[in-house]
Amino acid sequence: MISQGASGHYWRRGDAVIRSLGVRKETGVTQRKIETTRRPNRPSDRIERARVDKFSARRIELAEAALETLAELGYARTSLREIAQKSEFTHGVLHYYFSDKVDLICCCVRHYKAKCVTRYDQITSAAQSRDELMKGFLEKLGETVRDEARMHRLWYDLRSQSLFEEAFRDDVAEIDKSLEDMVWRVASRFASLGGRQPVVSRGALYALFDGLFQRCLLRHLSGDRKAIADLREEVERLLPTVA
Amino acid sequence: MISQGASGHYWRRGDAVIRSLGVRKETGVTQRKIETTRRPNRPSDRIERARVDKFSARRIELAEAALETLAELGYARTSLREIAQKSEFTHGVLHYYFSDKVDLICCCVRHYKAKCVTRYDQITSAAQSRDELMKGFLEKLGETVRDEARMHRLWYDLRSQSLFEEAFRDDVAEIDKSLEDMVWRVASRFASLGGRQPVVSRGALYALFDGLFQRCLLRHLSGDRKAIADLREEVERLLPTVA
DNA sequence: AGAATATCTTGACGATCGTCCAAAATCTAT
DNA sequence: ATAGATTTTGGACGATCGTCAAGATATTCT
Repeated sequence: MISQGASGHYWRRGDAVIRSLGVRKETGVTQRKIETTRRPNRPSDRIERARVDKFSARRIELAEAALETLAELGYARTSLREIAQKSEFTHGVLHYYFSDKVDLICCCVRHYKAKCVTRYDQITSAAQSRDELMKGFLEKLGETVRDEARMHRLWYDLRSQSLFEEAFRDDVAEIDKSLEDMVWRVASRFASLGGRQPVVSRGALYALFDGLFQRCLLRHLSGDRKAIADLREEVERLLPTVA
Repeated sequence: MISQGASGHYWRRGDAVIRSLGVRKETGVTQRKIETTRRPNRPSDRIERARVDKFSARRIELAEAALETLAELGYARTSLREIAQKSEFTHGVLHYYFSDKVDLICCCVRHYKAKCVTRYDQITSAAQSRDELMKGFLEKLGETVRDEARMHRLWYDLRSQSLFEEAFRDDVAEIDKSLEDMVWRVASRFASLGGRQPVVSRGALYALFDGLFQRCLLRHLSGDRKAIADLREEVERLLPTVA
């Protein structure tokens, strides 16, 4: 058990919390108060787990509200009070579930990942021909820019933040890797449907598509109506030359 | 003449200031007090110009201090007082030369551009063979990541900010265009030295190299010793296939 | 030199930030 | 129902933010 600072309470790390620890040092890891006298052992295990689940479920709920706020305002202008206002709780509760702001945002980043990474997998596996895959990919690409621009600008924002804030780097790198894998799956599938293999590396492939996507996003948010069409055109020309 | 708010003074837009106006609406454009009774005309022109020059020279001086701070802390954590501390002035002077924080940072972004854009031109024009150009390009690329990582992470930070802050978009888009042109010049030169032409569009070429650079930067800042070597290797493999 | 202007310092302002805590409210187990 | 644990509230704290303006200082012009 860990006694924390001025407070005389005892603390424990929940399962979900340990996962959220990441690279951070001794600075406040989210912890929960428990009774100082521990129950012997077994029968409390189930109830114990339920409590942890409930705890991390609320963490995720709050993280979603935070994501909403972050996507709207960007990292630089997002405050804890603003986040709480988007949730159904008050600002104080955030420090009950998160040790500090960095902990919260790390949780956001991690949660965000799950929503992103499998985005194109359905299309990839369903397609039976290069044309079909191309069509589905282009369609989904445009749809993503059109409907989820706010969330994606947040991703680029957070990735940039990781260039300054060490605490974000591991999570960001992991997401980056996942996205790279996703792009690679699409390209590999596209290649194999033509009996080929991609002609560039995973890294280069991801760099290319990520760069194009990022540019399209900026143009789209700036009100450029042709941004999406140009992206589709570019990808349609490019994909067959690399896979 | 424009009378501003509660203050009874009159204001005028200096030359350098008009340039800095950009896209912003009626929100404070940097302006200078002048005597309310205007001098007739000619002989004061030279002195007038000198004053404007001195004014914008100081703006640039302060913008450089701001860039230093931004590169160190990132946009989200950079305050005006911190910027002033990096300069030889106190924080109040910033509102003498800039109408507000956004105005200052826009000025920074614009000033930053000039330092970036011609970076590879010397190498490009000097090289007499593909090998020579490749060698120089790779060398400069690695040198940039190694020596100017802080400034470049700022660029990615500010570009991300422009996804949220409309005021930055025009300047960011302009810089992006300049960088695209720069990459294109390198690739075109490389191609022509082999009697060819680039086989991909400007946009795709920039997306590719920008994506690779960004990734390398993140890895490098995370302490990955192989980041630069991997970038060089990737570029060395890629450039001949696209130009 | 003295007056006028330009530049800079200094301290204050209200707002808002992240954090913390005591108490209220809610839930759980007996 | 009651006690104890958990969860939530809401206000307070010190710090720091961008902005502003009055006055001190430096510069320029006559």
